[in-house]
Parts: sequence; structure tokens; C-alpha cells
Amino acid sequence: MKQITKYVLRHDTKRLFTYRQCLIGFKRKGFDRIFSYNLGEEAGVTAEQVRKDFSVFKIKGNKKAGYKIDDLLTAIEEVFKYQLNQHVIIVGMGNIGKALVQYKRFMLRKMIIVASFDIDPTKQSKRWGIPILPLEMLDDIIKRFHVKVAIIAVPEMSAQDIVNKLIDLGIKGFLNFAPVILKTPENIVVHNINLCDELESVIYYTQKVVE
Amino acid sequence: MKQITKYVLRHDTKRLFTYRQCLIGFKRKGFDRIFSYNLGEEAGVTAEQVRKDFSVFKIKGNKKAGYKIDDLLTAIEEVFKYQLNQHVIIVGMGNIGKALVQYKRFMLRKMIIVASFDIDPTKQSKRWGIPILPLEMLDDIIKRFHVKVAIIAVPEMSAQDIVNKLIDLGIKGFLNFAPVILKTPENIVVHNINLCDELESVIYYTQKVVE
DNA sequence: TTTTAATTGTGAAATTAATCACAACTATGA
DNA sequence: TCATAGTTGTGATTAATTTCACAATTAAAA
Ligand SMILES: NC(=O)c1ccc[n+]([C@@H]2O[C@H](COP(=O)([O-])OP(=O)(O)OC[C@H]3O[C@@H](n4cnc5c(N)ncnc54)[C@H](O)[C@@H]3O)[C@@H](O)[C@H]2O)c1
Ligand SMILES: NC(=O)c1ccc[n+]([C@@H]2O[C@H](COP(=O)([O-])OP(=O)(O)OC[C@H]3O[C@@H](n4cnc5c(N)ncnc54)[C@H](O)[C@@H]3O)[C@@H](O)[C@H]2O)c1
Repeated sequence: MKQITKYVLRHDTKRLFTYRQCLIGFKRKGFDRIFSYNLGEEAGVTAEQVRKDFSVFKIKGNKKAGYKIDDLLTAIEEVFKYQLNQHVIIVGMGNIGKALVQYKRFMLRKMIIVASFDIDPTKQSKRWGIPILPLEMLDDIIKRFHVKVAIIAVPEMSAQDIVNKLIDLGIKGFLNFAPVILKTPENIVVHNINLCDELESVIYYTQKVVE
Repeated sequence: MKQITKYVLRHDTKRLFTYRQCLIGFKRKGFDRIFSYNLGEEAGVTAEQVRKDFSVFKIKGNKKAGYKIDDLLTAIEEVFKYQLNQHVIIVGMGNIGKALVQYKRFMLRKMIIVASFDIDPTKQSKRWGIPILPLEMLDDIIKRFHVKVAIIAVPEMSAQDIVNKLIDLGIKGFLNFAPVILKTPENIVVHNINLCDELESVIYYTQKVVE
């Protein structure tokens, strides 16, 4: 019970996501091969950084001829391969939950939202492609779909309770939108998204840059 | 035109946001003073980290008696003081835009969403406390409220166009939800939130931890 | 076939961040 | 008043990340 929000992805690993996104874009535009500086410019990092990252993951290019995009994509998929088509649930179908459940890009990236949950019975009748279920169904769904990851979109007040319950039911990882630091046992992954902090960072830095 | 998504907040600065949040919580629970390990536990970092961070910002405590919460809050506000009550706009009032515009916590944190914008005329009739305006009104609102920061919640395809237009109109900082790396001149602050990447990170790490 | 110019791959150096370790301080109780 | 135990404050150390710099490679031109 010491580390709470640890298990932060290494910077280089996280950048692979960005590279993949850029590479898909390049491919769509008809490119076949790219150089580290092309990818770097698109991804917002230096060319050296790109090469260094690939070096860490033993991804090889061709001197003078750059990298074959398909090879890069294959190599990146290899790093993340075992996590494709994972099932995810969302708890809390208020404003942010509703937005997330309709976000098609999760599916494109092979992350499958299998169900959502809300305590409010009036919401349970509605559906956005996937059903909105009462909390009593959590156990069943988690077992049936072998769900390991949940998105927390309930009010701050309820977040810790819901997380405790979900851990009991076998959930191991959380993407948490409630602005609270969750208390969890070791070896539970918690990743907090605090949009107030993010917006405030932007304001802070904007004022610094503007002087 | 070299660095794109730079101006990342220093880690210690960003943690101040978390500390503030925790301190407000402690205060609400009736506490008056705290020790570095209390705050560390609540914030999910070590006690040494807390003390080191305060040390960097010259925030002093009292040996043996810890820190006075009010003093800490005052000191943290001092770091961020000049950015209170900043005006912000949102562009794109689809799923995520609607969720954000209704998020009351921005206001609690003294960040004021003054207006939102959408290209779709049928959305412009609706309102969620603040008006949804056509893009023609951007110039007027930005000038009138001295807006420097915008939240981008338009489809990927439109994001770069909108950002170009906003930069022309004087916007200096962006919180961008569209999963594209924006091309901007130097000294424009861009902070990307890529929720697919975040969810995928959680899945990746969860699988690593579970083995 | 040889030369050339462009690009990769990666140690080394520099920077940034986190942890350690302990001296200095101070509230409290003897 | 003095001793003590519990905390802070921070320099030193270690770890992570980025940048630098350049040798090795190679596609393409001569
Ligand atoms: N709206 C936003 O843009 C936004 C942005 C960032 C973070 N957040 C955070 O996300 C969370 C949800 O925000 P929101 O704006 O969607 O709030 P909301 O009030 O619109 O939605 C909360 C939903 O959770 C449900 N709920 C409440 N208790 C529950 C429980 N114990 N189990 C299951 N469901 C429960 C409610 O019925 C409601 O549908 C909050 O913690 C908020 O701080 C919201
Ligand atoms: N829905 C989510 O949960 C979610 C999560 C993360 C990121 N995003 C990203 O946020 C963006 C918006 O997503 P969404 O789900 O809200 O999409 P959406 O289609 O629901 O909403 C997009 C809105 O932008 C408006 N729009 C389109 N072009 C515009 C323009 N040029 N100027 C002004 N307004 C314009 C549309 O009329 C629409 O109202 C996308 O880039 C998406 O990838 C969405």
C-alpha cells in the first residue's frame, strides 16, 4: 500500500503510440518509407529521439533509405500485441461517460467497451450501442468478458467505493476521471486523468510564454 | 517551427496541483496542519518527494509540527496566482465538448469557459449555461474577453484548420482532444490529451503487472 | 565500379527527476 | 530546564531521459 499512482509508462514506450498514429497517417497519404526526421517532425520530437526510441526496441531501419513504414508498424504492434481486443467497462454514464462510450476510436484501436454501468435506474433504459446496466450486473459481465480494465466516470464522492468493489471483482487497471487520488493495493494500475490540472497547466504555461 | 508539443510542465510544478487538491480535502475534513507523509500518502508520492518539491518552491514548514495547511495553500496559490479567472473557449460541441462545457469544476478552479463554438447551425440554438456560437463570432469573443486559451474538441480532420484560425485571432495555448499532432509556430503552447493512448497505456501496464 | 552524400545506430555527455541519508530543529514531557 | 523523539530541509547519490556527435552504412550518381 505504498505506491499509488505508479506504473507510469516509460516515455519511450508511450511515444510508440504517437509514432504508430503518425505512421498510419503517412501510410494513408501513400508513403511507403520514411526517415527519422519526417516522423520526428510529425510526432513533435527530434529525429534523434525517434532513432533512439527505435534503438531501444531493437527496431532497425536502412541507412540512407530510412524505415519501411509497414515494418515499423509491425514492430510496434509486436510490442503491444498481447493486449489487442481487450474488454473494458465504463462505470458512471453521466456527461463524460456518455462521451466516452460513443467514442469510436477506442474500437478502431482494438479496445472494446463491452458494457457501461450506472447507479441511476432511469439511465439504464438508454443505450448507446452498448447497454447501460445496473451495478448488480458487474460481477456477471466482468467474469463473462474477462474484463481487467475499467474506466471510472462517477462523481468524486463515489469513486473510491466503486474502485474497491471493482478490485474485489477482479479489475486490475483503472483509467480514472474523478479528481481524487485512489487508494489501492500494490499491483493495481491506476492512471488518473485530471482535466482541471491539464487545463490549468496550459493556462500556466501560456502565461509564462506570453510573459 | 521545431518543437511542437513542448512546454511540458515540470513534474514538481504539476504535482503542486495535486497537493493543492489534497490540501483542500484535508482542510474540509477539519485538519489544520499536516506532515509531509500525510500529504504524500494522499497524493500518491513519497514524503521526501513532497518535502523536496516544497523546498524547490521555497515553501517552509515547521520541524516537528509539520506544515500549516493554510500557509501551504497560500504559497501554492502564489505560484499560480497570476492566472486566476482566465477566460477559455471551447471549439466543437459534440460529445466531448458538451461534457466539458458542463463540467463545473473548471469554474471552481477559477477557469472560466466564456463561450463555445460549433460549425453546425443546428447546435447553435442550444445552450448549456454558456452560448454555442458560430465561428464568425470567434474574433469578437476572443477580443472582448481577452481569451488566450482554447479547448479543441472538433474532429481530427478540422483540428489543424481551427487551430490555424485561432492562432491568427490571438490564441496562445491549446488543450487539444483531437488525436492529431498540431503544427504550430514557436511559443504557442499545445497540450494534447489522447484518451486512446491513455487507455492503451493502462491496458499495457495492467497486463505487465498481472503477468 | 567507385565515389559521394545522406541517413542510421548508438555510445557519451548533459539534463532532469527521484531517492537517500542525515544534520538541524523544535514541540513535548520529564 | 533538559533530554528526547519526531520532523523538516537539503546536499549527495542514483536513475531516467534527452541531446550530442560521429562512425558505419548504403543508395544512387558518376
Ligand atoms: N464532465 C466532464 O467533462 C468531466 C471532465 C473531467 C472529469 N470529470 C469527472 O468525471 C466524473 C463524472 O463527471 P460527469 O460530469 O460525467 O458527472 P455526472 O454527474 O454527469 O455523471 C455521473 C454519473 O455517475 C452516476 N453514478 C453516481 N454514483 C454512482 C455509483 N456509485 N455507481 C455508478 N454510477 C454512479 C450518476 O448516476 C451519473 O450518471 C466526475 O468525477 C467528474 O469530476 C468530468
Ligand atoms: N467522444 C469522446 O469521448 C472523445 C474522447 C477523446 C477525444 N475525442 C476527440 O474529440 C474530438 C471531438 O469528438 P466528439 O466525439 O465530440 O465528436 P463529435 O462528432 O460528437 O463532435 C464534433 C463537433 O465538432 C463540430 N465541428 C466539426 N467541424 C467543425 C469546425 N470546423 N469548427 C467548429 N466545429 C466543428 C461538429 O459540428 C460537432 O458538433 C475528436 O477529435 C475526437 O477524436 C473525443
